[in-house]
Amino acid sequence: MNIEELKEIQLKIAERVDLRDRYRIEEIRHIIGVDQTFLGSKVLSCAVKFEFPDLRETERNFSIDEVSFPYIPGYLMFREGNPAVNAVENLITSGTIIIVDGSGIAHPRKCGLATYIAIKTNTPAIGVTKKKLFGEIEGEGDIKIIKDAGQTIGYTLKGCKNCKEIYVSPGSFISPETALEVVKLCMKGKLPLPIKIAHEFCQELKKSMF
DNA sequence: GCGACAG
DNA sequence: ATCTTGTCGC
Repeated sequence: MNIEELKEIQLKIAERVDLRDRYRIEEIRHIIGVDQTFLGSKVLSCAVKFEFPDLRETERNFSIDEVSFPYIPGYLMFREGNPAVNAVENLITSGTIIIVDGSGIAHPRKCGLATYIAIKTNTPAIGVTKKKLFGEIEGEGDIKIIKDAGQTIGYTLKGCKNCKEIYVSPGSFISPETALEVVKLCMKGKLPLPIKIAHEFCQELKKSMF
């Protein structure tokens, strides 16, 4: 498969993106944080489920898969998409949304990792990154708008006074505004708690495997 | 050619 | 992401 074919796959998935809110924020009951770490030729994907908005942990799950694709900026979904889905799908119930380390529609073809996970699991997903992949930043302050061709595709958010900002964009089945509100309610320092805990779970599990 | 470039 | 210690700041 060459890069053009991969682009076509992403464009086809992007056609299915729906930025309407499946749930009003007060209808969201659970949020699942997903993260990954690598063990040689294997990927360890971890998912941690929390009640929303109180963020009390309720469940964990993980999956180990063979690494099947290299890291190429703009094509992260081909590397981490299926492993992430494997870790998260068993935890999904009604009223659940997913939050993951990676972009949503703030992506050159509107198809980041969070978009792939949302479409594949038919569940609202939010993408959060520490570095910008795509989009024009507009505005000033702790919250700025991420735009593409005049349209709002996400927001930046500075979690605390001396924290570096993060980039938030919807994967699908949630609006940029609701995605931002959800992330605000999850912030614990620089990052949203579900992502932070999923990351810690990955590191602990990895360490306990050697 | 130059700069940008999630994890 | 990963290789890796101390260290500056709230």
